[in-house]
Amino acid sequence: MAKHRDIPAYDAQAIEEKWQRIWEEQDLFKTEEDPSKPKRYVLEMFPYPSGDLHMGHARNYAIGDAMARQARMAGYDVMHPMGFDAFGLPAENAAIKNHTQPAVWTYANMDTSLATMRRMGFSYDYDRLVRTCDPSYYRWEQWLFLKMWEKGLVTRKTSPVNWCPSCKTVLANEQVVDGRCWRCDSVPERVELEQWYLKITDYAQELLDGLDTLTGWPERVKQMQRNWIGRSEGANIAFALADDAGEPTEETFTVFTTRPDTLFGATFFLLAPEYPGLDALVLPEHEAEVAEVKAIAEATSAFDRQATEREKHGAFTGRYVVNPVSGRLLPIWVADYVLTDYGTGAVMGVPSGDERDFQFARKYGLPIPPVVVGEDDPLYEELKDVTGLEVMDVPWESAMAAEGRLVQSGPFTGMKGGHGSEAVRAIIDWLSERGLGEAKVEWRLRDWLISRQRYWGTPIPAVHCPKCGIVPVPEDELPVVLPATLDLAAGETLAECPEFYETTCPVCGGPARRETDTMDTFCDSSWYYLRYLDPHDDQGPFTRESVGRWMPVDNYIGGIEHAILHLLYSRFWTRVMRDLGLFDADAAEGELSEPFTNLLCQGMVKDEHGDVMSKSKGNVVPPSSVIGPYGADTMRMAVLFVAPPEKDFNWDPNAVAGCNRFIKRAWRLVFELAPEGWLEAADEIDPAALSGEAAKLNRSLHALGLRCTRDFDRGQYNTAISAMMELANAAGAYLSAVAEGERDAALTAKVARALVALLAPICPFVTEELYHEALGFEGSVYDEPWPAFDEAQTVTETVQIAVQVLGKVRARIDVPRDIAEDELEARALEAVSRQLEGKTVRKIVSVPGRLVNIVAT
RNA sequence: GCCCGAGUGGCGGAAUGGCAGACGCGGCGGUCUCAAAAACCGCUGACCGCAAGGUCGUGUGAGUUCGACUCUCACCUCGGGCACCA
Repeated sequence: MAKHRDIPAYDAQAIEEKWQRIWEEQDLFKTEEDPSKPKRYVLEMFPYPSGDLHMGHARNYAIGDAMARQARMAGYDVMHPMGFDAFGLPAENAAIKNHTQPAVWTYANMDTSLATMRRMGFSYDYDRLVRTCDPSYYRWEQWLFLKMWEKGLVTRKTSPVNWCPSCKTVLANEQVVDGRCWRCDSVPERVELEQWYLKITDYAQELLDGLDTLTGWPERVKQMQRNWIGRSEGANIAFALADDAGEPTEETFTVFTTRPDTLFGATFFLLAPEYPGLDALVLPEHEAEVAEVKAIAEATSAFDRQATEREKHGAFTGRYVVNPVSGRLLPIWVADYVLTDYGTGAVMGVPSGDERDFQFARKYGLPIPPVVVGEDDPLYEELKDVTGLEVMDVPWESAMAAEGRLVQSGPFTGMKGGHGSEAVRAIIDWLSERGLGEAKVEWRLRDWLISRQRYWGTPIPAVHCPKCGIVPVPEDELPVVLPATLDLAAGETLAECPEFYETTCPVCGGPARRETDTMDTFCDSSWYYLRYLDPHDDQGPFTRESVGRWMPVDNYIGGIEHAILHLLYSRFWTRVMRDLGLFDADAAEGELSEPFTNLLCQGMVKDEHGDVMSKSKGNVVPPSSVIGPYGADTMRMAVLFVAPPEKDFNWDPNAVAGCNRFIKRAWRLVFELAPEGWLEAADEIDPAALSGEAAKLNRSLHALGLRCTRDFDRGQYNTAISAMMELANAAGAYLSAVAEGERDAALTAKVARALVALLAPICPFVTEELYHEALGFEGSVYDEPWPAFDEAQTVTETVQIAVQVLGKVRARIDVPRDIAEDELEARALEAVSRQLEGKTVRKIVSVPGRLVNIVAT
């Protein structure tokens, strides 16, 4: 018989401190490694340790932890590790400011962050903690670098690079955002330097194609990557330089174009100001003008390249090329809108087909013959049978948009033009047969510049030998360890540290200089998810067995700001490691190419007014401000409940208080629902024997339990929590409707147990306490199996049916669940008889258990 | 300019093509209290009506359908990505 019990006060601080301690003592979050269970790898993007964790981290990790905990309860063998992306510039800046070493600052911050993670109750396998600044980690990164080098994927190139004067290092293309340094907002300078590159362009096509297989990724992230990779299909076409008589010479210039169909419309020819050999080409009388354009180009490239409507500048060189299809002589101009590092640095000018060429032609008075004209354009009738170039100007305000038919285009006149059109194919074929051109694909993606002139990073394992050139550090000499004695505050760099750079050549044994550049920190984060699998292995970066068991990551959770950089680089490294033969080719699963199966980009946490939280604005709400007064459970629930995971939300202190209210309510409810000694009383429930309020509660239990489980499965934690709230409401309604002595103890206890289990992934502390103190169990709620719910027990004897007339609800009727259709229709007609007066029923649509729609006019 | 995503009460947000607004916040009213807090209960899209009830309502306009927040097309607004990439 149920006995009234005293309900202890909910003391979040005491409960959370207690269980944090016990979990640590029991090593509760250690990976099980039970091959009999299906695996699940849940991963959150590891933080850069810039201080303590902020609200964005709290949200990110609350999502991942709810996922990992629920998966474990649902019977999965769960991998859920954490680490730190510990190299990077802020540590150096802090070290300079505080006259200390970057390592000191970094390790202190990691300790602070770790304490907060434990305080938040995140179920990480802390034995697998990875810090990228530990030599035991970057040793294997150096090893991977050497393997890539062997494979020919590492190159050194001299080319114009972005040098950030404030960070005093070069940047990758990806790290120049809106023309500015991604980290400090300075405008980078373009300088010519020899640097280290990874040949990510070798994988451009594969990285693009792979996106189509990623059905578990948000569309916008895939789209961003597609844009970034930037594949363009077109042709390379050779234009021969004309001699003084206007006859083609042996010397040719190649252009890339995506619109070979407009070739007849090319009336001039453009070279980039930096085009190699340009100066030798220019006739003396044009040298001054050309020099002027070159000067303008040089000046603009240093400016913010943002400006949309940039004035175009050009100068005639005095020379001509021959249009390969029309034979027309095209003047060669130098123009500052032609890019050196895309295509060939030379472009054919088709003013009727390209907006930039159009503007250029108008500015300098060059002819604009129409060659692709829309069929609804008045010009089309006039020109549709014209094959030669007769009309040399257009009445248009801008270049013709893509679609249309070819005119004034010799044998191709009349064909459909546009991107990938029949005219494109026909002209490429024509050129190929004559050796004048070929189909070509261009990419926006550039090779990845990975060397940084900074101290706090993974040293590039190379040696510069005056005799042997640049040689790799032998594997058995790894790791190349960073010296700990640099005085950064005094401006010392690795390049000025003889004890680091003085070495001997591994090939000839003579004196040599060690490479003093370090690797981009994005290299560190490109493979850390693999190191978690074997973090203590000193024989290799990871083992094949672990990769076979755990990869790919099933759920990857992090911010949208990594949509291009980190996620593209990781996809690249995974493919490289695959091609290095570091993974087993599994016949069943296929070779590992994509590291992350499902990606969730969580939204930002903004302040109450919708502004981004930042130290400079002074509007940061630290997690401690919630944990202090309310506890970690409330903090976790608040970030999960207030919005769907992928949406931004504005911080709302009232919503946080509301979550705390629910936890307290659930606390009292579970004590009330589970009478003392309930375990003995917990018989199997016979649903058929339940009636009235008990039957109602039982139905709610199963219906809401199913909904909650489904929402966990699809990662909708906000609605999963709503379902728990509804279950609590249903339980509360039962308690107030049924007197204490008359309650069905087996049922209420079952509800209590379900509520505790459902809430456990979100609020681990309070549920653990309830599991022991209210329900009287011994083990951990984390080991409680996820409760099973039964669809059959959600059905009711009678159902409410909406009766619609012409799609508008006019009445609601209660009918037996298994009512015959004709009787249902009869009752529906009766219920809306008033609305049907004077009308004729044309049709009745019945949806069993839901509604009846009467079509009457 | 090209591409992607999103528009639902006072707010955050729910809704396999089938009763729009679940759940929560805020607000209003009540119970308890000397009082307040806490807690609990009720009401809360707009408009008309004493009421019964009715009309309107998911950015705008069309369409498909017995029925559209949901599907299709066009447009508007906001957010994001790429952008002198030929």
